[in-house]
Amino acid sequence: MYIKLSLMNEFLKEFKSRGYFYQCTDEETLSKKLNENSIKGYIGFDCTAKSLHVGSLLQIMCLRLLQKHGHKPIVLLGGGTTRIGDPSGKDKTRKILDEEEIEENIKSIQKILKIFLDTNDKKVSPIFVNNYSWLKNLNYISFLRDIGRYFTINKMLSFDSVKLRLEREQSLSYMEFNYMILQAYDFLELNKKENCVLQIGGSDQWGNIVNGVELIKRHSSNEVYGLTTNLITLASGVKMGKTESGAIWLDKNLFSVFDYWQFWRNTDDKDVLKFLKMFTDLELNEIDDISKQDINEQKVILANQATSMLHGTFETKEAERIAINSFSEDSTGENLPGIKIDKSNIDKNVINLISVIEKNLSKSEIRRLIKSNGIRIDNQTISDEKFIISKELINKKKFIKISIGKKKHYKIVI
RNA sequence: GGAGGGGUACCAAAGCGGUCAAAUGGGGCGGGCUGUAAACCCGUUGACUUCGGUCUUCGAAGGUUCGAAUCCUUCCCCCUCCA
Repeated sequence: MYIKLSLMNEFLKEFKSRGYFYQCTDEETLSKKLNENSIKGYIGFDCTAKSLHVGSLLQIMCLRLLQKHGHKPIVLLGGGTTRIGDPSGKDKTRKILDEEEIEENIKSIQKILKIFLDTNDKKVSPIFVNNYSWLKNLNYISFLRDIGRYFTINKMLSFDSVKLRLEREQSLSYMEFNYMILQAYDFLELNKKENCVLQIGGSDQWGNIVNGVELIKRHSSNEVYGLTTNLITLASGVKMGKTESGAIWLDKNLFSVFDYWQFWRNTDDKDVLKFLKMFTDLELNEIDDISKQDINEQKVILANQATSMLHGTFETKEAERIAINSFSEDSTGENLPGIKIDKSNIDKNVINLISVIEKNLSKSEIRRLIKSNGIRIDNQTISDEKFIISKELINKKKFIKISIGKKKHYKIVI
């Protein structure tokens, strides 16, 4: 099963040493194949959400890695399968989105992927496909005869995604039950249309991927491969991508560049090296050197690398500058991006002003923050909730800096 | 279809006529320590407030009572066992 490192294909080698690798259907042959030719590999993206979040970043990095090694990525946007819903890892049937919603999701997801992927080099530029284009026209009877015959219920029932639902006596609709067949069919379709021979996915997709590999073998006797990635868990044990305050979106309208930069900057010490390998383009030997530096330097490098990949160097520099500014002691906040507020909020009490700039804080919460010394104005802790933000206070410097906790700072201008 | 158990705040889970805005744990938030880390310690965690209080919450709707998360009725949902 194991092959000598020296013989292993460069793509696979890097895939492993960056910590992506979890399982492969046939490592040895895949390695050979990758050595011989440039191949096409695909990853499917679910379109239930309006954008992608950090949870999908590893998959995106896999596509980039394919490109780096001269292979062509295919991005499958599951316009069709999203209409069904993958039961993997789900307790309940999830809500089914309507058509327009899915179409819009696809558009914005595609936009993000185009940022990450090289679209200029024709040899490796990604192919975007939407499985709705072939799924929508399937004829039920012929589908059952051509494809359905290769699936046994016995086997399908043994898949975790199905088994768990049945064991817990949670209902699994026939519609969802078909998801795995459709995903396998996608692979078959891509194999026929594009000569795609590789599907990559998260480890939870293993079953679905293997189904595709087997279907293709039986249906067209072609040899194709599946490759899965590790599920990333943070040192703290939580699944990557979700935080208390919501998802880390890869879209600056949903999650600001500054917050994105901060997300990486605040990585747990224990995860920094892992993330440098997984989520930056830095070569592994460079990362080795970096790992000898001060841990906080490493975090800044991680934040800069990861952020610029998505938002570009200019905005990243800006985010870094704001960060340096916000976190250096007695910074006046001068260089923060200003938040304009309406004059009507002046000469009123702090609580009012804060509730204007932080809409998700209730006034009671703001009161509590004040009581526990969590609010500062121009670096002065405010202890009186009746404190008035007067015109004079702002006029002195044309702005004031309001800090909420240690990490949120706002420059307020009129 | 039959028998039983249950739905409580962000999550888990106690309460089972008043002292309940609801124990406890997790999570979150704030403070301390530090390095914008982890660990640890402290505080806080429904809304509004003139800080006196006021209003809304324990699956839903009704009812009993001076008073209900707690008792009764109907309905909805979930779980376990048997057929």
